[in-house]
Amino acid sequence: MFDSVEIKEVKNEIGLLVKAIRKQRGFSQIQLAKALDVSRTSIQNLELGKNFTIDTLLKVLKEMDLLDQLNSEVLQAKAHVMNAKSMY
Amino acid sequence: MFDSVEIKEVKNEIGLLVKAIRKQRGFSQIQLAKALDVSRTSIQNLELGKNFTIDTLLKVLKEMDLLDQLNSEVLQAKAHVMNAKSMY
DNA sequence: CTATATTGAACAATATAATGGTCAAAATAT
DNA sequence: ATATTTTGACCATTATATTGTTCAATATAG
Repeated sequence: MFDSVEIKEVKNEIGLLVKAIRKQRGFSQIQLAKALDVSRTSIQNLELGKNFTIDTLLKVLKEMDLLDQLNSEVLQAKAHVMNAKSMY
Repeated sequence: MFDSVEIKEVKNEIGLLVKAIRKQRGFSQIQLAKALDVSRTSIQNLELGKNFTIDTLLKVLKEMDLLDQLNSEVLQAKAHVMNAKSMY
């Protein structure tokens, strides 16, 4: 019923998003990697939808000014859960 | 200017969200771990704000019916980027 | 209350992400 | 057109996430 999308597809989309923002800001993979103090390989793995750690992703999101937004959505989801009556 | 929140704090909040949903659904860490075919240690690391992989997180979000929502927001963010004129 | 289940913590072993490097293809610049 | 930059791919090494386990503390159930 829920979650028809596959994990692999979500990772691909995250990678495409990061790549799109990086391109728009005129950064190369190497420039972004240096700015975040991670390797180019890590950026590449993220952009190509391989597995990666939450630290790598959050460093990228922070650089792209998306970290606050993500945090807000997490807080909102949490509040929503706290509010809802359990259906289980 | 942007992104005043710290990476560590976001990881903590993600962990608290996962824990809140798991509790609400009446799952123990072991039950959730078995359902996702990961170890309880991985669930524990995620809930306690340690580092973890995107695979572990997405497995959890899928189980909690949040994967489609995340995917939609990624797509929306991507569309937003594609649309916007570059400021760089 | 006592018994049971759950959780946080720590550990060694294994699997794998991160790093730093090279190279050819593709994209971009000149 | 050629020169330059960037990227995807691959590789060996290192760092670390994952696994499986035990144990004490805490929470929950009886």
